[in-house]
Amino acid sequence: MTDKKTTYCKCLYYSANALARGITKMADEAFSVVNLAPSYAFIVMTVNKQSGLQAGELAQIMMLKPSTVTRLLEKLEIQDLVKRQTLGRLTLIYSTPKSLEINKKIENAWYVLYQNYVEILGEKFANQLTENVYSSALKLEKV
Amino acid sequence: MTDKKTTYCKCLYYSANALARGITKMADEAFSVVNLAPSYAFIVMTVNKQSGLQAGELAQIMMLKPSTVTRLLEKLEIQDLVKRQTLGRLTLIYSTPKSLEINKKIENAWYVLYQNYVEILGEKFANQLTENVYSSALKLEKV
DNA sequence: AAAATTAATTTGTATATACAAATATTAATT
DNA sequence: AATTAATATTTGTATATACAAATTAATTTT
Repeated sequence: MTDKKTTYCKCLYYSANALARGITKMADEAFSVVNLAPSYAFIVMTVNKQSGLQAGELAQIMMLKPSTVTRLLEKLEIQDLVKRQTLGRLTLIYSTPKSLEINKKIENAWYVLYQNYVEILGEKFANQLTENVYSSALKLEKV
Repeated sequence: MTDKKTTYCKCLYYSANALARGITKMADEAFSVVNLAPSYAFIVMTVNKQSGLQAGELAQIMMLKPSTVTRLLEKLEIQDLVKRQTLGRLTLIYSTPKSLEINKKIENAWYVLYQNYVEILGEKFANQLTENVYSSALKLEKV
């Protein structure tokens, strides 16, 4: 209501961050069954599917900065959920027995997350929203 | 593209966070003219408009946790951009001469931010997106 | 009126992310 | 071949945000 609220909700900075916090909270819960924050779980899943990919590729796929990915990988390696191999100036990331072992659980948690927000937003709306949000993120990234 | 990317972009957690990072970067730049990160600038604007509001109200308006707002206010007070007054168990937030002085600049920066993303996303699409994102954030918050 | 509950805010602590600078490696020019 | 430039990754450092626990104050119940 009131003027202020109108003002806020008309700003994409504000709205996008609010949505990100909300869905992150949901994702945190969904992935808590594997004791991983969502970004970590996503890395594990990706590496399980594409063992041997470059750190930089991972950063690109996830739209994160390389330095951020380094930080995430450090912690995953400590937990034995990825293995890093330095090859010249590249770093290649490999799955591990442990990461493969929990893969099913992660994929399941991911699906649960999807179900959860679909239940709140409606499937059609949620899918459309995700697509629009994604394409916008891509466009902003290219600036 | 490929399988992995498809997978990622179909997840609202991933997309929403990517968008939030992108627009935050843009907002950082827009508000750099007043040397404030966007959230701080928003607080200043809000308090300028509604001097004397409660800390908790601010948290609600901004969809942030009270503890987060406390932290932001601490730093703004150091810069003399808000004044806090403890009244019983409430904390009321007031504008300051300095905050009023830069208000125009902040509002201008905000408008510049809007122009910038509208240029990339298109005005109609941007507005629709913002609205959808906002209403979804509200729905997720209520869970 | 005293005790117990509820409410508002603040601290202590943790974390994901980014930027800028540093490092190391490969490629391109001279 | 030697220097320069470009590329990939990692460190040092900073920050916004949140959670859980602590504090303080107001309300309700006994």
